[in-house]
Amino acid sequence: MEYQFREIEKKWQNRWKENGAYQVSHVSSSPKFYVLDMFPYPSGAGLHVGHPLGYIASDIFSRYKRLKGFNVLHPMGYDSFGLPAEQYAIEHGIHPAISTDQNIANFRGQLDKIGFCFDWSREVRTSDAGYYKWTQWIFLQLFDSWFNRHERKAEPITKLAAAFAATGNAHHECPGDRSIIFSASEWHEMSHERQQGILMEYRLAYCGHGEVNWCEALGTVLANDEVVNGVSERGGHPVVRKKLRQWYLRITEYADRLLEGLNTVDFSDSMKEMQSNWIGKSFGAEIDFDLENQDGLPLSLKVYTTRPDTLFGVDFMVIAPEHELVGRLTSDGQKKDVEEYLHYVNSRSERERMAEKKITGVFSGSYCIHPFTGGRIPIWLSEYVLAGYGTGAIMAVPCGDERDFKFARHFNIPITNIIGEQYDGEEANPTKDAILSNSGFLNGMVMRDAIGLVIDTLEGKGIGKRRVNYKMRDAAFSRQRYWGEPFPIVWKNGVAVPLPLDELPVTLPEMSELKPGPEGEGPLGNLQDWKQHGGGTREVNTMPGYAGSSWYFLRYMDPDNGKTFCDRSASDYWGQVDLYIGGTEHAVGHLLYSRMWTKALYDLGHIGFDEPYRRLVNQGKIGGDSRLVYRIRGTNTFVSAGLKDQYETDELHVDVGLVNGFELDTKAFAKWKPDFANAEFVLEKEKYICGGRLEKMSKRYFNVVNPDDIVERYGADTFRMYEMFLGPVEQDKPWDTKGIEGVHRFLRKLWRLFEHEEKGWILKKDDPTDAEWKVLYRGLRKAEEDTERFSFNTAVSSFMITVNELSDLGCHKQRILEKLLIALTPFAPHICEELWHKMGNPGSILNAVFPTIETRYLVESSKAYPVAINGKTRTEINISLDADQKQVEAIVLEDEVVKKWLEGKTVKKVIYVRNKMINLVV
RNA sequence: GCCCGGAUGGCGGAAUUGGUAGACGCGCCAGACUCAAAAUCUGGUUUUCGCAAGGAAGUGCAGGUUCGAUUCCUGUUCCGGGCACCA
Repeated sequence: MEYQFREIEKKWQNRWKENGAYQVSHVSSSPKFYVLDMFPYPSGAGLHVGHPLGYIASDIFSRYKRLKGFNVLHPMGYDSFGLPAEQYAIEHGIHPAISTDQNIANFRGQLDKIGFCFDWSREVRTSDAGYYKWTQWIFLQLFDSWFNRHERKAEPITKLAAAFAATGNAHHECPGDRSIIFSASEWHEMSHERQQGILMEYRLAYCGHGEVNWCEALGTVLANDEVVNGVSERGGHPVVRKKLRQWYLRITEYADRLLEGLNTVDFSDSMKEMQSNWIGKSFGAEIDFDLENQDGLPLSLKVYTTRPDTLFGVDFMVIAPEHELVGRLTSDGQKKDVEEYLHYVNSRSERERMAEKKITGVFSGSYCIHPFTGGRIPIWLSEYVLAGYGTGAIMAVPCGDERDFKFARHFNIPITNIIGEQYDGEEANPTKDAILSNSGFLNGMVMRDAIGLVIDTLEGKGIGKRRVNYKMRDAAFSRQRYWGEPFPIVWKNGVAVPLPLDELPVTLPEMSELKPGPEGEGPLGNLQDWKQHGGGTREVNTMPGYAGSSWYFLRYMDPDNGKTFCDRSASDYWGQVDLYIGGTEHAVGHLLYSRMWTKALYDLGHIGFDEPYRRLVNQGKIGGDSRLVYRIRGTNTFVSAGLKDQYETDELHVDVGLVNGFELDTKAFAKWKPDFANAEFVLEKEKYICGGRLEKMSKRYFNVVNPDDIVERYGADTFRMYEMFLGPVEQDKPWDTKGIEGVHRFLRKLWRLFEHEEKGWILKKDDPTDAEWKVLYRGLRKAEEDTERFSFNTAVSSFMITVNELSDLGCHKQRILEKLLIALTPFAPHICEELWHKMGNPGSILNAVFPTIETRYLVESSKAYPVAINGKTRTEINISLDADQKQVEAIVLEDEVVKKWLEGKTVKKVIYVRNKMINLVV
């Protein structure tokens, strides 16, 4: 019998399901290991071969750890709230709940065919009320908390209110608004509403106002990627920035802990760097510049700078177009220009503003006064200064800052040089090591050393302050959408009142039509009856996609618990995720949010660890290999790729399923679309050859390869191994269906070690030879090392080498092959289980023990050393590993080939690195 | 624009700590088996010069460090990802 993968895989998938082979419990005496894949969004497009890449890697690792004796938690579920389902509902009139269920069923069917070891009894869906009840509950935990900066942790808000009643807020600077300062007696005199307003400025989940992409024509808020070139992607309507009431998470309070936590986790350096850049901690100063024209009121412009040492190089100020003083600073003469500029800026997204190379700006007409020189400094507006960062105003030092320099050049603003020869007048020099000149009391100092002195001096004069700043902003936590978690909040007299636990979950009400609500509200705003609740008005925004995904790793530990989000005994046992696999696209957003939620839950005593993911591995993407055909313009004639330059052609994507390698199946092509039914072809060598291009795997390029088809043709084991064999998990790589044959041949070759086509079952009980043991253990050692370091592609190749060598040796011995099978199980579980049983083993190979490598078979006594002369390898000499420098020199210099190369030259030095190489320097 | 990656044969990739560049697989070429095909097996396959033996060049590009660099350093080009309401 040949290798019948279809029957084998079906049989074992059913058997494993019946036996609950993948169900685990936290009541166990084995050490735990938690392997998690990033929460998938069940998209309607279904899986293509790129999606399971990370799942296969994590599946292999889970199975491997199980063979190593660990109790492995490996769950899967769905991040099933999200914009696409809502969009689909709007366009097709199908309720998101229905399309989501369909998508999930689809998704699950595709996953099942690949033979994953997920414990499906733990499946969670963020859109299930049983799940989002606890998302809402955690939100209320955050709402009911504030961040105590002295303790550096979250605490119940009641503790803060008690502190206010006792001592006012003198010890607890208001993070939302630093200008809020009050005493205990003032606190007592405040109205309830005012008190709640102040507490809101402290809460970890709070309500404030923020700018969104507003599309008047659609009556809705748009995501950045729904905005293209300043207009909506749907319909091309104008989009402007608009301020709306929004919920936020005060993640900025956790900035330092998020930064420090990076030292305790095993993420790639680039990942850590991306996160710390996002947090963007910087040290500098806030400086107040008096305005020239005070208009009777003392008024100053507050700027933030990381380079106070350059204070004497300030040639102008730049404020963000949204800065609160814009109106006040605009002179009558400049009014028209400023208004025009604001209109222009308002039409641009933040991303466009940051990416813009073009220099834009406008003079406000006002000046401020340099605190030391008394000079007049013009105040400009420009979009390169963002309102959300620092104070929304900068002091521009063109000789030291590239953007300031370009701005000054563009608007002909004279540049002051404070760094002497270090500034060449051609470009800015951001050095900190220059000696200052033209800098008053700083003259002669090295810039680096002047920073502290400037700040001290400014603080002494009361016009500046040392300030740590973060680029990270508080995370917007509300969406004007339907398909998300409703907030468990009711508004009464402008005060947000949390609903009690027994009213959770606040279920998402049924709606037949998802059109935007009034005044920028989401669809829920249309439900007048639902809105009225408990003597107030419900919050009608919903939570964003990352709400449910910020804590799902906890719910997997205890998915059915109706009393709490996750029982402490479960979270204490499973603890941190030991291995988290997902794409780099989540580098900042999702990972920072879930890290913050974990820290807050830890602070409040709900879990026992404050970092969710111990180790993170980023999988790469699999690209599509598109096929192109060339239609002669204005005709229905297609010309083969090699001849296309002889014609004027248009390039069209053709479905990769209609192409074998590069050769088009012209008959299938004619049937593909009605337009092509009468297509004619200009062939080369009797064939139509397509063009090729590597690009994203996407329906629109017709280059999507469905894993179902591959599994049907080659089996899940082949598919799994091939995905790994393609290259390093972390790397992006193109898909090439042709290459899969090699892996499939490998599995057939493995099968033939057990069963001969004609002779039948040929397994022998004989004792293996040393050579056979050596082949086995060398292969297993490599496979084990490679698996440990996530190098699955080389692990697969080491299995190939092992099977090739065992075949060459004619080894059909049970004692060798059963060890090989166990080690291969994580990669190809079905075939291994089948052969394991055919060998007569009781029980499942899933529960076998990973073989111990017997190193005594691997000891080498000599090595074929490469011998190089001046770094160029000339020959190879077999020398004992015990040889010392002298012996090696003697052997090498006697060698015929070496002698030939040394003719007429003297050997200066012999470099001998044991077990590596020998190099003669002549 | 800012941040993070990447670049090695015809193709995917290997080389784990600075030590034989191209493992393994695809593709291609030749051969065996076969009426034939498929499957399978055997050999070859970086480029270039050479009948061969053998030589030269070679890891995006330009330099540097070193006995020795795909690996470390400096500069540079191109490609991919992220940039806060896609998830």
